Amino acid sequence: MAWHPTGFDWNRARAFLATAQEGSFSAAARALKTSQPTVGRQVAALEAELDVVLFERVGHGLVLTPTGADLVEHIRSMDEAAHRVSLVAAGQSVSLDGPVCISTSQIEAVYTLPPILAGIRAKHPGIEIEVLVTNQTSDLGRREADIAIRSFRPTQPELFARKIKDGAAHLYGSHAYLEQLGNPSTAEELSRANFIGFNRDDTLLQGFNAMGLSLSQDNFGVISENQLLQWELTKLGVGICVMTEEVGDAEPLVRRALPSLSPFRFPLWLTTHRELSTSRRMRVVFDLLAEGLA
Amino acid sequence: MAWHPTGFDWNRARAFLATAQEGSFSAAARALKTSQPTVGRQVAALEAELDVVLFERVGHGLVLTPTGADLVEHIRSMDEAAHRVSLVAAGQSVSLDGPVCISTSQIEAVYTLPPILAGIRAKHPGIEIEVLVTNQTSDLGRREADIAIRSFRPTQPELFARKIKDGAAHLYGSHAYLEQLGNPSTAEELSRANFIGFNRDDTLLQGFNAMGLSLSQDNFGVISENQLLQWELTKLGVGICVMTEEVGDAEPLVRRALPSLSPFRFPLWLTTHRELSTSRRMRVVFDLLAEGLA
DNA sequence: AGTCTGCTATTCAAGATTGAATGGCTTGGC
DNA sequence: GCCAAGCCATTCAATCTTGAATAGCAGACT
Repeated sequence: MAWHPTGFDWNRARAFLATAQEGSFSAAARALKTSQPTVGRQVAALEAELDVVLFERVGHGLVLTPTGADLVEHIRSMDEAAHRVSLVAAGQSVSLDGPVCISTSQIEAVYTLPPILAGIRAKHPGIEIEVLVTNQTSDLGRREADIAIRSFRPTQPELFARKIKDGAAHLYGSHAYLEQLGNPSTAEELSRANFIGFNRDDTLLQGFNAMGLSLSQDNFGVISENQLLQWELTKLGVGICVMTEEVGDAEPLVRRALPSLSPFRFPLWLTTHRELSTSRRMRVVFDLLAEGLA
Repeated sequence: MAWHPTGFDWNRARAFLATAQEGSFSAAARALKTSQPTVGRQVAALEAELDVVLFERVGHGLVLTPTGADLVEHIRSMDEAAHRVSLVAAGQSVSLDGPVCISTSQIEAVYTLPPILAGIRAKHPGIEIEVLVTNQTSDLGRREADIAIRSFRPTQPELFARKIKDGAAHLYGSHAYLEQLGNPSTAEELSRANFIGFNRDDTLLQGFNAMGLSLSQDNFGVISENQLLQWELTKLGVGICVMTEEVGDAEPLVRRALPSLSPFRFPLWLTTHRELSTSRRMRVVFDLLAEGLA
């Protein structure tokens, strides 16, 4: 049973790690939800405790000393272990009450999720829901989110995923704009239209062309990552854009640009960390999401 | 730079680990050099933070829940990383002032070390020396000690070792006792004597017999791990015992029991952790020890 | 040059944490 | 069956930590 505890204060180590990661005491304080003087003092205390110089104070900003760089490496592995702790703990959590963070796309967040979330809240008022709206896939492993709605199956074995359905997406345009294009009825005719895209990647272009269209970069007059902006622009007749069937067909201002075109098919996956899938709270939210999205 | 800090208090995790390792809040408090209420509260706070039950409070003592057992595993790996941190930090330590812990045997501690330590203290008053007197080889990796004096070369690659010398040990007995035995001049005659040994292991016996003696368990009337006790008993004429040449020859009450017998040969190694060998303070102590022991 | 923003260091009162002492409990030994 | 030892929970005063506010400073931008 003889066990020697580490001599230094672990929280100070965490303050140091945050500072090293974020680049300044102030930023670290924001990340740790504490104040800049506190972080500064904790790091100073750690330096005194370990009798090493971690940062070179150079007026504006800090710069890690070589020693500090050595140490931050090991503290990072403390942090990784800490993340595993919080992951397992969340999975073992006994109470239904508590936070759940859901990561999803803008479209789902705005058009699909609200009624589902309302239902969850009504049924389980103790569950606090945070929605992380992002197009990038959040890191479930790092617990930026607990549950993610994704359009692909995750590859990591530590993630648990359930396929909800196969969704369909079509090209939509406003009635006015399609009129202006002469109500195109073939892919060729539609290829003269303006399109609204995500980015300038070629992959999107190739996707369109694989469906029979023949588009080039010139077709994309407006680019935005923001799907809501895309959709508003589409409703205003600025161009053609891809939208899920559910949202697109429900919008009276627009119609399918080329009904004969076969739809984009994409799966919908609900994903969580395997550790979390044993938590009652996560399980409840996961199942209600699955039910609502189906 | 987006970095998500772990939500829970790392020091509380450490308190929990200590409790799990030591078996009780009180013992953990002793290990952490804090008080029992503090540890109890920190563990309770961690339970609240993680919303998990870590211990089953069952009157006397605590018992880990399965959840707690899961978590302690991960926190242990935090602790391992923490140990690496303190190790590297000690290696990088800038100041000569500070503590050094030396692990050694009783004989060295009492007969050889004092003048050397006095010399170190006189030369470097800022260095605080702690001596861990133990026959068991202390765990340098876990930093129970910084420097160890050992009679074998360590096998772990992370340890740094320097061979100081080859020592010699002989069999010693008091003048009176040897007289009483009839001043034995052969191994056979000496084999009738009482011997004072460390333990009832056969290895010691085999060592003696390999040198020409023919001893059995019956020869060992007194057993003790305590070398000083062995030596005092020897001086009082209770039996024969093995002692280093330096100590044995310097003691007027005893003489070599069988001068013709070739001595035990054993190396003397000074060992430290590789990380520490770059610390100025450790280096200074290490070198002065090596010089004094040679 | 001048302004603006964002950073660190310091101060001091408010707040949180700590630990000695105590009470109540359980276990193990006589 | 009783006693002693060891443990956990609670209390409350002393201590330590925290954070809002402030001052001072270094770069970026106009």
